[in-house]
Order: sequence, then structure tokens, then C-alpha cells
Amino acid sequence: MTSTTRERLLDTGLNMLLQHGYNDLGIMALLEATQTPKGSFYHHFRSKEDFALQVIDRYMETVHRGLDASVGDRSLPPLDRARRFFELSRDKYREDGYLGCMLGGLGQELSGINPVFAEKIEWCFSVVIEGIATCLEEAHQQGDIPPDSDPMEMANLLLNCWEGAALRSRLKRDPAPLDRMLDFYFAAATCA
Amino acid sequence: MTSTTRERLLDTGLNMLLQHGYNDLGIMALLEATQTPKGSFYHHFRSKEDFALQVIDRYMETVHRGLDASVGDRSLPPLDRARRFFELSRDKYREDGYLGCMLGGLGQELSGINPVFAEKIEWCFSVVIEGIATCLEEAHQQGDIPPDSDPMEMANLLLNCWEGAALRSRLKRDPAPLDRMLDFYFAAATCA
DNA sequence: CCATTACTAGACAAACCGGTCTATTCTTAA
DNA sequence: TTAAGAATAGACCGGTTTGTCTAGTAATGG
Repeated sequence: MTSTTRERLLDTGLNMLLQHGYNDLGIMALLEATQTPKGSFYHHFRSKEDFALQVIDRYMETVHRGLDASVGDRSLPPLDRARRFFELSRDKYREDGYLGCMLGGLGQELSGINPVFAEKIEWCFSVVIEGIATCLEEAHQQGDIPPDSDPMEMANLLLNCWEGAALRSRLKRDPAPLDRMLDFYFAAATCA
Repeated sequence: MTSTTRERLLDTGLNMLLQHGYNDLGIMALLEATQTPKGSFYHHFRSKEDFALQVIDRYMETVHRGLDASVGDRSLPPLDRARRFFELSRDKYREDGYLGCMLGGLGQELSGINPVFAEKIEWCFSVVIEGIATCLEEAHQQGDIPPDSDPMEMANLLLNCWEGAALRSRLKRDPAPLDRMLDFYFAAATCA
């Protein structure tokens, strides 16, 4: 293993970033939490921004695993695959104590001031949306959702509403908003 | 006028807080932007936190004005009143360049670390939700929405999804997510 | 065995942070 | 006119921030 220190920083950094956000995360606090000297940090990362961007990459690895286990599961009906992804996400949130979605958190905090993060996070969202859209496309062809609905738009909508539910879940430290949102969306998407 | 300076600080502070968030907003930057000496700031406000909390109060004044002009408009059908509130919010967002909702922004940034803000913002949300719920209640009685739906839960859902749409709107600087969300919700709420 | 690179270690620096302090000016009412 | 309080003005403070620098250690490949 070329770089256990790097892994440890990214892991702990992910949790701290989820709780504190970007601006309230101090490098020193991270170093103390991981018992890492400053020299090591700046050996592995160019800057705090570079570090956070790599934490996002790490976060996206788990997102991709979630996508593989849901939208990639051909044994499920297409709509179930889409829903499964968010249920897996919800289970992840629980492990963190319902601190919401890191992409939503950093997006909200930084998109007003830092275009690098804004574009990166928008790109991460688009990855998820395309995965969901693929399911909805298939559901569309099978007639599970109304013929006049646009799968890509429906996928965008689903993710956006999910992020809102995740924010509220973070505020209340409660998963209820997440489940309510999924129930509503999938009832509406099939019926309407 | 007892306190033009105070007003100016709150006004500019609201805009800066909307763009920068809390942690990235420097007192000095605010003072330079408003040409205010530091002594004045700490004469009018106990601390940065106190200031931000008062900015939220100011933000809520416009929210209340929006509620009065929408859910308070008895000439509109109840569902239209609810929708109107969010359309007015969207129009406000446009004036700011689609930087989203300040409550959502500060809630996302601070709820992980500062319970004072978390509770305050959750309370602000509940104010809006109750206004919306009142409309939905009336719509419920009139049979505009399905009898098995719970107006309070539907109001929560609506606000949560709206906040998600606002976040995405902020990321893209684009109102489309807001309108898409409203179209979907009100189509689903009436039909389903 | 040596040399080169990767990594660790933490003192140090410069800038910046929120907040305090004292002094001064402006406003207002007696 | 004068006394009192409100507001302005900015120097100053201690602490914290990200990031740099030099030195030393561990690992690696010839």
C-alpha cells in the first residue's frame, strides 16, 4: 500500500466534510483527528481545495457502487432499480447520522463562490441522473410510466427533490422526509 | 431614522450571506462593502452570529410578505394560493441571480455544527409549511386533492422538494428546476 | 552498499479572523 | 447651552487560518 496516510486523510476528511462543510473544516483539525503531521498532508495534496475535490471523488466511488447495486441490477423491474438507488443512499445517510448528501452540502455552500466546485458537483449530479434516466427510459418503453413523460426530465426532478429531502433530513436528523419523498414520487410517476 | 447603518448592514449582509454563506462571509468584507467602521457594527450587533440571525429575521419578513400575497389571497382557489407562493419565491430568486433560498443555504451549511441556526431555520420552515398546509387543508375539504392525503405531510413534502429544486437552480443559475418541480407536484397532487 | 525518491515531522510565517477598547462626533432633549 | 446617550471611527489584540520550509527518516532500486 503506497499511501495509507492518504487513504486515512480522505476517509476522515469525508466524514468531517460531511459534518462541517468546506469552510468550517480546518486542516489542523483534520490532522489532529488523524494524527498526521502537516508535512504529510501537503505532500499528498496540493491544497485544501485539491483535497476536498479528491474527497468528492472518493464520495463518488460509493455513489457508483450504489448505482451498480441498484440501476445495474437487471433482475429488478426498472422502476424498482431507480427507487433502490435512493433507498441505498438513505441507508448510507443513516450510518452517518442523517447528515444528508455531501454533494448537496458542498454544492449549496460553495456554488455561490467557487465555480470549480460548482461544476464538479453539477457533473457528479449528472452522473447519477443519467443512471436513473436509463431506468426510467426502460420503464417508459415498458409502459410503466406515462408515455408523455420525459425520462431525463423525470430523473432530474427525482434527484432534485431527493436533495431537498436530504437537506430537511439533515436539519431534523430524521429519515422521514426521504421516505415520504420517495413514496410520493413513485406513486405520482406511475399514476399520473 | 434611528439606524440607517443597521438597515444597510442587514440589507447588504443578506445579499452577501446568500452568495457566500456564513463561514465565508467576513465581517471586514461586509464593512468595506458598506463603508462602515467596525465600531458601528459591534454597536448594533453583539456578534457575527447575532448578526446572521437578524439577517434571517429580515429574510423572513419578505417571506411573510410573500405568504400574505399568496396564501393570504382569498380570491384565489386554495391550490393556486399555494403555488403562487412558490412562484413569488422564484421571482425573488431571479432578482438575486438564482442563488437559491437563504434558509436552505444556511440550513445546509450550519445544521451540521450549530444547533442554534438549525433550530431557527427549522422553525422558519415550519412557518412556511403551516401557511401552505392551510391552503392544502382547504383544498382537501373542497375535494381538490385526494381524500386520503394528509395536508400537513403534503406541505412538508412540497417545501422539501422546493428546497432541492432551489439548490439545483443555484448550481445551474437557472430557474428551470423550480418550474419543473412545481408542474410535477401540482399535477401529481391533484391527480393521484 | 549506496543513492534516490517517498514520506514524515513540526517549526515557522504571513494573512486574516472575530471581537475589544478607547476616543471622538453626532443627536437629542432638558 | 449643556448634559447624556447614541453612533462612529479605527487602532489594536489574541487566536486561528492555510500554506511553506528545512530537516530527518524510511523505503526502494541499482
